[in-house]
Amino acid sequence: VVGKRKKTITVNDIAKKAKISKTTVSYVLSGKARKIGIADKTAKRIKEIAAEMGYIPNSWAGSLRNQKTGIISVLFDSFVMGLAERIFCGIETVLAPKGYTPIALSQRGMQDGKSGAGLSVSAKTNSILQRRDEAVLCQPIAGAKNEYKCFLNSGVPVIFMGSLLEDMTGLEECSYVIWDCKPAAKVVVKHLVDSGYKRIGYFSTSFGIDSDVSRFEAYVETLQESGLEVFDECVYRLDIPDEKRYDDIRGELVSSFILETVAHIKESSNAPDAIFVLNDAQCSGLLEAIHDEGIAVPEKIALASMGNLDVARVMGITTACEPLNEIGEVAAQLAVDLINGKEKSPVQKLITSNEMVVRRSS
Amino acid sequence: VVGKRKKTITVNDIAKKAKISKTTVSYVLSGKARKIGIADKTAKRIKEIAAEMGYIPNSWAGSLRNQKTGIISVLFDSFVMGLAERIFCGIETVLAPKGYTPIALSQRGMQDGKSGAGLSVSAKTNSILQRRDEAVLCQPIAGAKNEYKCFLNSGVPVIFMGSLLEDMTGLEECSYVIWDCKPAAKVVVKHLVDSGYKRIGYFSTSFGIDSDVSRFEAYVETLQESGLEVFDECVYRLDIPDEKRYDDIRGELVSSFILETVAHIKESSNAPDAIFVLNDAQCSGLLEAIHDEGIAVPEKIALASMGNLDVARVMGITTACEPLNEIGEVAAQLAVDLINGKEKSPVQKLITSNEMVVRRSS
DNA sequence: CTGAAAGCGCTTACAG
DNA sequence: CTGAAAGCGCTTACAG
Repeated sequence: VVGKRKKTITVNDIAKKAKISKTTVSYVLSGKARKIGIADKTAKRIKEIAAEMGYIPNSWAGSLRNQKTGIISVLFDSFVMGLAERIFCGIETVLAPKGYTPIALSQRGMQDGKSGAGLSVSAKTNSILQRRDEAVLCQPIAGAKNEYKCFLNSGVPVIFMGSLLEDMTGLEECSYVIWDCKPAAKVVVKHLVDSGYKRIGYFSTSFGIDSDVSRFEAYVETLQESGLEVFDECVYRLDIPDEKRYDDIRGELVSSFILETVAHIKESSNAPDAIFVLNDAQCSGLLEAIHDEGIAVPEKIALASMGNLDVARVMGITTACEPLNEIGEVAAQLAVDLINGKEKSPVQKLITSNEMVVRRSS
Repeated sequence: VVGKRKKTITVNDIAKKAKISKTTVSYVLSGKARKIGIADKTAKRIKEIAAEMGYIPNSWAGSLRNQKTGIISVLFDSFVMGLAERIFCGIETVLAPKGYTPIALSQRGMQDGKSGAGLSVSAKTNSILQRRDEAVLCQPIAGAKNEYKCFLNSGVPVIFMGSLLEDMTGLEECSYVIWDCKPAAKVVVKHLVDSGYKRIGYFSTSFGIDSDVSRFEAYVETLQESGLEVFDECVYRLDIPDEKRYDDIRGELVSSFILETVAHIKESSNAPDAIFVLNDAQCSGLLEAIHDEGIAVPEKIALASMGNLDVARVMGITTACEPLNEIGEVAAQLAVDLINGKEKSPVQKLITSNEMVVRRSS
């Protein structure tokens, strides 16, 4: 019962109509006519008939026969924040001309134990495995480690994009393409220093992604190099334990941590006059709460962060530009090389980019 | 050359190991053991062997044999703004338990004539067609009409989500699930009226999507019903002609229209004191420019819009909630019904939702 | 230059 | 209850 779907035209149908063998039709249609030595006239005639009959090759049949599907899965944390769009664009740019099809998936609801809406972990993993996708490009989340291992066990190359997990145990075989963000983080913190802020703080909530570590280092080092002090009371760091990383609990924890932080900024006499925030997503949440409290930005408190996602532009946040497009491009190329055996896992690449955009938050 | 991918385990391998026929293995593995009357003991043994050997069914082979793939394409305008995430979540919720796999694609770069990055129009359309996806769920964009027709011609059900094109000529066979947004728009405009604003304006830039029409109507009607005047100079509407709808030109046109509008707000003596904006995306752009000019919101000018996307929350925009999750759910269910022949195209559904969130922009 | 044949991995009507 | 066989649509080594 396939609705009103038209009868499928196959290579065989074309062959019959052209009174010629399937073999020849297949060679022509897959562009190998010249190579095989098929008469141009024949090739032209076959192509015309195929077009006229509305032939659409069946990629399932082709994949089955060729034992390769040309599909590469791309797993994002989620589609929010416009990050996915930009990475995916880079991926498509590279993959399209090489005949690979990237497929985007959101990992929301894919974490262990999360029972929320959406496909379960195993459902998404299985569909990738069963579909015989040739590689997995992935923005890693701490809750899906087992899934990543599952891909590796099946021999599917996994390439992490953007950042790594704090705990990469068991994922040593993963390749990655990440932003070498420490220098950029130093540029941003230095900008706050140069703008004259004296009590510069740090804000992050961490979910087992590694970027917190190097950005905090950059923060500390830059202050020290600038002769400024790191005040403990200006460092707002919340490490969310593994078992509380599911969306709902996490959301609450982050919200209340933001509220605490804003209360401190508003009331404390030793509050910071500027804060370097882990990333744009968190900075936007913080800024939102600061607005709600009517605290003047940047007069009372300046903010700067990392990423340059859409939200940073829209909210006027000073931030360093994460080279998302390039990460996508490099990761896609790496996937192709791993698939073809030109590279051997694990391959690890760093992308450098220190660009910064100054906006009205600082 | 499939890298280090392990040898694939097939039904045949399991059959050999179990010293039993492929048939029986297949029945057991596809959960039909009981129905066929296979001994529980046999079934259990086969399942154990399959698990032990790490069997992963090959969906390409199954699809080829069954003549259905269980894949449903979901085309978004883009992944920005978090709209895709929420629609997709609704889609997954419905599709997953029914054994369908939704695949998300961005149409950026898919418009006619756009030569930018990403896959070309025909590449994306072809991959959907060749993959034999069973339906296309789609947030329509004016530039891809030919692609939609192409799906219809091939007998693939197309379901528009969210809104329609102004010009639906040739797309009469499309089903749709859209937000009946006029009542919600009236609620939002009424909120501005009730808040005491007297010179309420309207802002939109239109790309051939139909939502502008009904929202403008709601605007006009609500003002009239409230005894307020519609001032021509407070209506900022830009209709972007078809040939200028490619991203780059469009971006410039919108930017300069926003700047003009903000200049008018700032300088004119008959500027509006509030503006009802087409949607959150445009409202965020407008608000951003208003901030840049240092104009006080909502004191000098209030804003309200439609959607309740992430950006509205983050920027504090008063807005009506588009029932994205529900649109996704209903559209997905409709796709399944069309595929199974339970429904006949075109089916057209309206989702009602008048919820509004008041934030600091009004 | 062209055709007959095998086979990718699966499911299912059919015969026992 | 179980097995041998056909066939989904494609590609390609092989033989002419």
